[in-house]
Amino acid sequence: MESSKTTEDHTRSLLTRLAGPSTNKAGLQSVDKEKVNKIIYEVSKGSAFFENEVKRDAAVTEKINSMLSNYEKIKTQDLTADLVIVDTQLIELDQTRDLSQHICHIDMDAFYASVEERDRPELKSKPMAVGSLGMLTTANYEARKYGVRSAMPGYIAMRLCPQLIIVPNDFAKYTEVSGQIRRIFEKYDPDFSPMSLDEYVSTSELTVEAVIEQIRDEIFRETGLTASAGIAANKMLAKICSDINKPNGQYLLPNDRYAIMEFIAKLPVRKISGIGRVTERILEALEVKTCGDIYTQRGILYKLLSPINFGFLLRVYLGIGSTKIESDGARKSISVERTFSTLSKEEDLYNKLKEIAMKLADDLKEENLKCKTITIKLKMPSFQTVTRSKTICRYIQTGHDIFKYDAELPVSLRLMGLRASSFISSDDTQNMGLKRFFSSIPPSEMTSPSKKAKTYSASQENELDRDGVDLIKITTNDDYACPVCTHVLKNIDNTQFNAHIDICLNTVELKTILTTQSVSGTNEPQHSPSPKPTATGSSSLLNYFGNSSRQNPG
DNA sequence: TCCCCTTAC
DNA sequence: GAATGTAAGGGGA
Repeated sequence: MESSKTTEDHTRSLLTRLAGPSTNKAGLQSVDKEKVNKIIYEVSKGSAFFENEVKRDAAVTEKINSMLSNYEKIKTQDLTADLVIVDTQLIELDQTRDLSQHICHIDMDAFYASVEERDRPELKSKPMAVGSLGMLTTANYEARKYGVRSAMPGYIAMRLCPQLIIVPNDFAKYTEVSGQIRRIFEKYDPDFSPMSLDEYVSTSELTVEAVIEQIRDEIFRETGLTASAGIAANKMLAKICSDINKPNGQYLLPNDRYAIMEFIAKLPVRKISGIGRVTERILEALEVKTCGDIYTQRGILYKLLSPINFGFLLRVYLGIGSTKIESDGARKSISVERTFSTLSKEEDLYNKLKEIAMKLADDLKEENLKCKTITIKLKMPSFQTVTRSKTICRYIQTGHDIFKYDAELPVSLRLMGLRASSFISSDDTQNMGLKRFFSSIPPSEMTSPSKKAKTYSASQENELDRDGVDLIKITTNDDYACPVCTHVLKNIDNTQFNAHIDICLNTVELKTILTTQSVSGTNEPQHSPSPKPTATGSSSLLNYFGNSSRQNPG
């Protein structure tokens, strides 16, 4: 009986996982979730994605089980002393409560879908989603009745609702409309903060129900789109409230401690921004379903969770959240990733990676940031994902290195991504061409203090831009790392280095041509300037790949 | 510091 | 007939 119950739980968690992240979104309440989940399951079964999800789900289950075995031990313990600590913490937290202002969260209703409906009114009465057969970004309310939702593959949506109309994404249009809405908001609150294309947070003396009505009305008159709003004492509560009367409605939660506590107590924890599918499962295992349960279970939560997570839950229970309008804190990383139909050829992968690197460089430039750490992310056709990061920013080299052809290690990928992080706070605003971010690293930021970074400067720029590869001078004594072949060239000057780069690049080009013309499976083409491409400092990625390819052939 | 996981949209 | 995204933060070792 015990085991059949766990299998049942297991299946249920998998079904829920497959159903995706947004099953509680507005408009989905009336759906027969069981039936929808079953269809999703049937359609998904056997796919690589599915198998990967099964694994991930099992990992979460294991994590929960180990936590539960701890729970069993603690259950019987006397937690009196712990409760004293927790209750003191609660009192202290409660004193930080700020009820001095109204925060408003405005959220456009089914934003992309509504824009499309506005432009093609005949779609309004029909189930419609925005996206592609591969992936939907959102669905109108008519489609949601069938269980169609955002982040669902379109072909699965078609099974749930065969008459579904799928309209392609038009991000340029959505961005434009978003701009319109932001301008309206600015009139009411110059300090408002856009959370995304369709969410905005604001505060002001004027932020009372009537003003919010007025803003929503103005948005509607100007764009033909409806918005929903939540008004409460902090961002966390306001966000929850904006969902209550969606679509085209608003909800005000009074700035009153008792009202807030009562409101939050009966709220399922999953409604809290930051608590997702996994945390929901963990909490459920610990007998916490509503925010009120956090209090009941505070003793064991205190024992079982990290102080940070526990503190977060206490704040949730008290209904305390951030009241700052400006986005909290500076950005910590920027990344670009792309999914594509599976690529295996080194050249293809290399080119793709280069594209991604260029995009990332542009984004960094736009934000005037320099980074110290580069993380590469790779997703196999099996959906198994790995990341590797390096703190000396030589990703072009490692990136290229990874994909050196090795007959023994064919590699196929469905996604590659690059992330920049560990930003250097700097007032150096010149030479921020952040393809150039490597060369902008101040000496103090180099991993080895003895090495000093110097920049190849303007004179090379055009030539370098040609290939989007920057040059890094990594030592003081005229040693250069070639970004193409990764070889460190000792004691050469700029001219020699450039000559080397040219040869290298030509070789790569030649190699590309040769490879495309020849049958695959040939050995690595000669790459004369690079005597031993695998013998570089970046071989950890290579090593990884060696291992993982063997583990996951095909 | 690095790798993975989780989350929101 | 196949087809499941992108960006960011943070925890734990």
